[in-house]
Parts: sequence; structure tokens; C-alpha cells
Amino acid sequence: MSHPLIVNLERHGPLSDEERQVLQQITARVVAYRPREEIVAEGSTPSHSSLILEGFATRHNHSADGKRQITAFHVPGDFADLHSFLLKRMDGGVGALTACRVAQVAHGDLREITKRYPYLTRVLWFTTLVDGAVHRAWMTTLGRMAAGERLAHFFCELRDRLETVGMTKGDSYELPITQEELGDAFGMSTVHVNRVLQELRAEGLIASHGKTLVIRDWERLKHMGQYDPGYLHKDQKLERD
Amino acid sequence: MSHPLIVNLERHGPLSDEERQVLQQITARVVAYRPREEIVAEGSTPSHSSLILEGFATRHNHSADGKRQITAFHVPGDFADLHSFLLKRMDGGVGALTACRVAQVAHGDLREITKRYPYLTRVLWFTTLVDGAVHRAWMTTLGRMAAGERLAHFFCELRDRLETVGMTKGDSYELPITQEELGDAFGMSTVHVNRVLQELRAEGLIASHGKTLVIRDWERLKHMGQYDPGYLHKDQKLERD
DNA sequence: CGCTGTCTTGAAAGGACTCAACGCCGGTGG
DNA sequence: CCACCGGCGTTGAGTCCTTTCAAGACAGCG
Repeated sequence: MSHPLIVNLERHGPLSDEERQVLQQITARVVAYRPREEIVAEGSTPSHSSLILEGFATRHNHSADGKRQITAFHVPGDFADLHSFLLKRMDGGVGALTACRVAQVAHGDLREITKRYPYLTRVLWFTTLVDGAVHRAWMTTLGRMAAGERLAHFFCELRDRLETVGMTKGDSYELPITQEELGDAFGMSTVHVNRVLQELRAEGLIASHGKTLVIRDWERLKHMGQYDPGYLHKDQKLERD
Repeated sequence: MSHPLIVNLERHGPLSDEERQVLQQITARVVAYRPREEIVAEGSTPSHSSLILEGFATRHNHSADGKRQITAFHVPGDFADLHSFLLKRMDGGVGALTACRVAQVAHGDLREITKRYPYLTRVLWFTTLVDGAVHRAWMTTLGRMAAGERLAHFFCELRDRLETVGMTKGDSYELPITQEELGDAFGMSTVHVNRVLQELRAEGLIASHGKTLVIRDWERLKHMGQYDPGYLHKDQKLERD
């Protein structure tokens, strides 16, 4: 069983034995969460960052009037709140969608990394920048695309992200996200999510059996969601030196 | 005339003389842009990052069908694309709203900083994380708030950001942003921006004379936009050691 | 077997968009 | 010095997307 963080970071270039060892060490403390459980509370100031090892998680902000905006979905290998290392105060919370195993990385350990391992620092920084790029892609769908296009875009994005961690089976993958959560992520009511999903199914773009999503026409889905995976910077190499 | 970047970074803790000197050096190359001019092209791979010294700039993504989403407004002291240091390929472009003076910081210099100046590295990383926090705040307004509330929120945010760089005069500030641009930023048509602004004025929340925005009732504007400046992490201190 | 969370459906109301036209103002060139 | 031009702001009317409210169907779980 390979370490999901190491696998993720090595997509951008090889790590030294020492670096791999450091990553092993700082991710040694693992905690389990049940479905729906809160991992990091909105407004809290954790002293560690949470790395998802198994399961799906969300990041979400609540507006003052109680509405929820989901700002990110996280899959194994993702740091859900690496930003809390420097930002300290969580502007949004992190929650488990399914049962999760999470490594807690002490902020002190991360600070040590910035002192001793410049390359590791840059790759970690890099992952937070990709996070921002995904935010911008979502903003673009939220602000300028129709409801169905937003969902199409997301299903494409999630496919690519799950594929890199080996969690797709051909054209399908597990999507443990309710319609309410999709609505909270993409700015639509649950009812409307439901109707739009029906259209996507009727169009022959997707199908779903239980929690499994099947992509029936990748090309048309991609086209509808105007999906271009560049912003994920999946295989972007970083200079070691 | 103090250096806007140094002032900005020192809000989070004092810099050493050496660090200040390094920052001076790497921001020595300055370029001027005219209003509307493109600073960094979408899809390009610049070898430097752009620091706004004077003027207003935007970051924007275009969807495949030509619509524009503005993902950020930048004011003096902001790095518009520090992320291009590691991400390389620009997922969105940077453009001048007004005449701008911009310092071009070579990516090579930034890499050197990650090797020699861990604290400086952390503060710079920090600024990109705040950028992400602002993205999340915008996503929340885009997905879950009404049109008028989104604008109210933004006027509050911009006030606070301009205040920290001394660009407010009491309750008012220069807002060199057209209604079309506001629409592209907050997911609404130009026509609708116009009507919503009229409502904000009629409600006595704001007034505008030419390009000057006057906040006439801060408390109510804040309340309407559900504005809580925490996500800007304005005076968050970072540990030097 | 009943409960609860999730999905689905229908109908009515409302927010936002599009299209189209007009007014205003500063800049420019004759 | 004035008339024209273009960018920006403003208005009106009709349409459509999305929401809200309400209720029923379904499925997994204890």
C-alpha cells in the first residue's frame, strides 16, 4: 500500500528518499471519521492540517443566514486544509462525506519542512495553488455557466481527479454526494439539481446506479461542461533545483 | 515612498533588513501598462510574476463560449499572479483596469527565496492562501447570495483592502470598475448590475459620483452583504522561527 | 416493519436575462 | 470652439430559468 500523498507529489517530480521519509513521518498520526462527521470546524484554529487518506470530504462555508456553500470536494491524497498551516483560522469547515481516514500533519512539522526542504516546500505550496485554480474554475462555472453545464463540468473534473488516484472503473466511479450537496456546491436548489440530472440522463450523457456515476458520452459531457483539465495541472513538473 | 509589497508583508510580522533588501532587488524591474491593456495572457507561461505597484487590475477566465468571469480585482501591493511561479501555465489572464505600474518578479528569484529565506517563503505562500480564501468568499456569494448582497459584500471587501493600502478617503474610495465588469465578476448581466446598484442607492447604502463610491451606511451594507472580514486575514501574524 | 434521508414530481411565483433603444459625457478632430 | 463619436449608464418589455412550497415515492437501516 503506497502512500497517497507521496504518490500525489511525485506526479510532479521524483522525491528523494529523505523527503519521502519525512512525509511518512509527519503523516503518521491517523484518525478515522464516520460519514457526516465534522473533521475541522469552521472558525477553529487547528494546529494540524488534514490529509485525506481514504474517503470523500467537503470544504464548506456558511453564510450568515445559514446557507451552505461547498467550496471543494476532496478525495484520497488531497490535503483538505493545508492552508490552515499559515492562515490559522479556518474560513470554512471540513466534513466527512463518507467514512474517512485522515492523517493529521502538525503545523510545526510543516514549518520545519519550509526550513529544511525547499523542494518539498514548493511542491506543497504548489498543491495549494492548484486548489486555488480549481476555485477559479468553479467560480467561472458558477458565474457564467448554466446549471447543467456546471454539473457536467464537475463530473468531468471529478473523473480526472479520481482517475489519478485509481478510483475510477472504466467510465464510471463512485459518487457519494447527494443532490442536496451538489446544490450547495453549484448554487442551485435540490429540486433543480434533480431535474437537471434527469436531463443529463435523458440526453444520454450520464447514467447512475445507486451511488455509481456512469459517464456514457465523455466527449459530449466534456463539451457541455466546456471542460479543459489544464487547470488541474495534473502532470506539471517542478524544477528540483 | 515606501514599497507596497514590503508594507503588505510586514503587516504579518517584521522583516529583517536582508529580507527587505531582497524584496527590493527582485522587484526592481518595473513596467507600465495603459488602461485595458493585457498584463498576462490567459494560457501563457510567464517567467515572472506581476506585482501591482499602482493602479487596478483584474484576473479573469474565459469560458469556451467566450464569456468572461473575473476571478479577482487587484490593488497596489497585490501579486496578481504569484501562483504562476509554480503553476507555470496561466489558467486565467491578468489585465489592467486603469493605468498600472507593475513590478516583474523573476520566477528564478522566487525559487532562490524558497531556498534561502524560509520565513519570506512562508509569507509569500501566505499571500497566495489569502487569495484562495477570497476566492472561497466569492464562491459563497456567487452560489448562495442574491445579486444585491454580492455587490454589497464586494464593496465592503474592497473598502477594507483599499484602506490597508491607504487608498480610502473616509467613507469613500475610487472604484474604476464598470458595471459590465461588476457583472462579469459577480455573475450577472450588465443591465441587472445597473438596476441592483440603483436599489442600493435608493436604500441609502451607497452613493456614487463619477468613479467615486461613497459608503453611506457601513453597518447596513455590511449586514446586507453578510460581510465578515476574517477571511482577509489582514493582521494575521506569522511565526518567524 | 417503520423510520428517516433521499429522490422525484407538480404548480405557481419571482428573479434575472435578453433585446433594443436612448441619454450622457468626455475625448478628438476639423 | 464645436460637432461627432464611442464608451458607459439607464430604461422598458417580454421571456425563461430557477426557486419555493408541498407532497408523494423509494430505499436502506435498525
